[in-house]
Amino acid sequence: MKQASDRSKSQRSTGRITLQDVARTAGVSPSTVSRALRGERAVDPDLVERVLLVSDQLGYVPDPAARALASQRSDHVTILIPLLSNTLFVDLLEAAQKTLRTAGFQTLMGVTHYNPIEEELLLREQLHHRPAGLLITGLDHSQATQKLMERSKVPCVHLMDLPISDQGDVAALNPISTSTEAVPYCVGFRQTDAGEAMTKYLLLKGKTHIVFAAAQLDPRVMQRLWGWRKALKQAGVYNASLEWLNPAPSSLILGAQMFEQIMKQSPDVDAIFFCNDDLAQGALLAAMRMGVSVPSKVAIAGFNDLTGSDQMWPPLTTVKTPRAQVGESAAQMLLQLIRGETPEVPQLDLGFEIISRQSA
Amino acid sequence: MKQASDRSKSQRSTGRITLQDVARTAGVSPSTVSRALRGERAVDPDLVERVLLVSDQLGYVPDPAARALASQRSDHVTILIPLLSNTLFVDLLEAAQKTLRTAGFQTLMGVTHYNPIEEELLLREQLHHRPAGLLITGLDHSQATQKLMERSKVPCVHLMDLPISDQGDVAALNPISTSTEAVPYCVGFRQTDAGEAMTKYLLLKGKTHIVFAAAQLDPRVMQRLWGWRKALKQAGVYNASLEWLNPAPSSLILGAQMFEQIMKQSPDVDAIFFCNDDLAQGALLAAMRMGVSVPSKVAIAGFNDLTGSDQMWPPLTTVKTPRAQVGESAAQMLLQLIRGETPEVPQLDLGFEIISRQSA
DNA sequence: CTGAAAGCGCTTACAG
DNA sequence: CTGAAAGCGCTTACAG
Repeated sequence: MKQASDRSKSQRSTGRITLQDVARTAGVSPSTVSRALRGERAVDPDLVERVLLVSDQLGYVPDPAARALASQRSDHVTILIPLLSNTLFVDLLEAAQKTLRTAGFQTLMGVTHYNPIEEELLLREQLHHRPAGLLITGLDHSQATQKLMERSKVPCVHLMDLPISDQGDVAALNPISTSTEAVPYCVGFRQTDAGEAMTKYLLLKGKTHIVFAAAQLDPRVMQRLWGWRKALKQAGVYNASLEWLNPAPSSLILGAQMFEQIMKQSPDVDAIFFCNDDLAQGALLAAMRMGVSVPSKVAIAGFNDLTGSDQMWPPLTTVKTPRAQVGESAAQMLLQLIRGETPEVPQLDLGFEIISRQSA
Repeated sequence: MKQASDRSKSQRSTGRITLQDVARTAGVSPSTVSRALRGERAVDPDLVERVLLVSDQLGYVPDPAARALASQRSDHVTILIPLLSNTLFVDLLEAAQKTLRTAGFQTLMGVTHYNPIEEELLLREQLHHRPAGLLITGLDHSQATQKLMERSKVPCVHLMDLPISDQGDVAALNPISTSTEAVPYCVGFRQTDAGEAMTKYLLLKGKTHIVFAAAQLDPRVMQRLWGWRKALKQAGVYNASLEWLNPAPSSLILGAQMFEQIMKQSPDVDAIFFCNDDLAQGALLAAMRMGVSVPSKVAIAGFNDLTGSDQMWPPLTTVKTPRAQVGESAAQMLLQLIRGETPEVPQLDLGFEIISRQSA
């Protein structure tokens, strides 16, 4: 069915204003409109202006699907995180999404639940959508996942972790297979150093029986554990019975339970370093219920400086981690990679900070 | 440049396995493959089987962009929520996303920050991507936003709220413009009733000076306020000075601050009903620091039953809201709408529950 | 610097 | 029930 298309603004069956329409009313070819709109050089400035004006007047909006089909790449970025129940990752997600959106990209989120199989499945799914880029938590991935990433050629930045620097002992302790990628772009901080720093802080406070209490036991938690071990061994106060490792997900309740158990079984413990603030908060609350005074009887320290840690009683001593900045910087780095640029610092260390409050 | 395409498996320049490839090796037309794959009726069962087998062997995956372009609708659903810093919405998001993903849809999230302008902007952006459906928080939207939704014809389900039932006084109090949509599909619960129920609970406990302390002041918070007013007026103990309304975002710290102020300025208050658990948790923590005993000196109640409320000391009495179920049910309802079905219950009330713990 | 033409990989009336 | 053909709305070599 032909339509009389000699009107200046011919209508498609979909009623959508297309690049064709813009070209027609601007009096140039579709190719030129396409180039002008995307700010490609090699277009006459006057034409660019005209095209921009017309497309504005017409209220033209490029069709993402058509663009993706023609160019073979979409305008969305996939971000894979372990959980949404840990504020840490929500902060990461929010920051990354904000940065990406500003640059014109859509963020697609996948939740892996710390499960390599789920991670692989999600990645496979997402890859079918030809994401422009990939943000993925951690440096530890299954062989299959790594293969998928490499073969897809999709630019990728890893979050919250950095490759182990070759520091003898620590590197030796690290059971994680090193990524086979040529250049693993990543932004995070040294988890091991952070674990070590907090432990040294406790040591300086005169603590000698320092428990490391952890949940989830994901690779980053394990790195904190190594840092703790290193510091204790160096101080000559390491003891395997000081390790309380629970693979269950981290939560306030679990922290409370672990605290009760530790207090019951190891009355001489004088400090507990929890691998995450929710555990530590739960412990603080449990201490209150049990009438255990913190920090005089036992000091309590956490990790991440999550919401509420400063409001606890006593306020929680913890390690502040730059998660929002990680999200933003990683997004920015990814944007560079998408543009074909090479980041000056492929492994960005954003550091951490010991926040000394009253609980330790 | 022509390629010798007489090989059984001709290659595209992109190297991707296409529907064409499946058609060729299955010995049927592309149209048939398309129909068979999407489970359209009117295809010979034998052919369907063959097509499925071949596409499996070849590892064929439909191209979402091509599909979206040809069919004029994508496989993603947009969800608009106010904030990510309130666990409530994270729970909502996670549940909805999970349900949607199972049905083969991608979830695109937008954060409005309770800002009508941002909401409109996000919606406009998302609409360009031709979402298959829309999940949006609340029933309150700007005129422009409502127009956008209507004109787009995109199926939409509203979250966490229900239209005011015509109950005289309450309806009269409601300043929110009723949606002009023909059938506003929504799943939530009666915020007003929940506010009223908790207030009555406190009244039954013998409290007579019950403060309503609220932050953010979004429409749902205001509905809880009306419920509180209604109960107090009915009991003859309403007093405008009992309303503590702060437009700042809800947080633990704000709760602590509000608690201090209330205690200072109104020493005869015997109960405080906070509009959200984070405020109440902050108040509980402040009470502890200040040495104010809860609930004997003052009772404290919250709303939503967020993480940690059961771990507080004393444990927080609150209203448990079905946010995960809201996310799931709303997604399910949206899926029906996308399929062109009509939900039996267009306005789904999932209720709420008073959780009586020690704080009130 | 600009344009005509082909092509991205599907879906969908329209015939048969 | 099946297929040939047109079309979705862009981008991108290829010429000029």
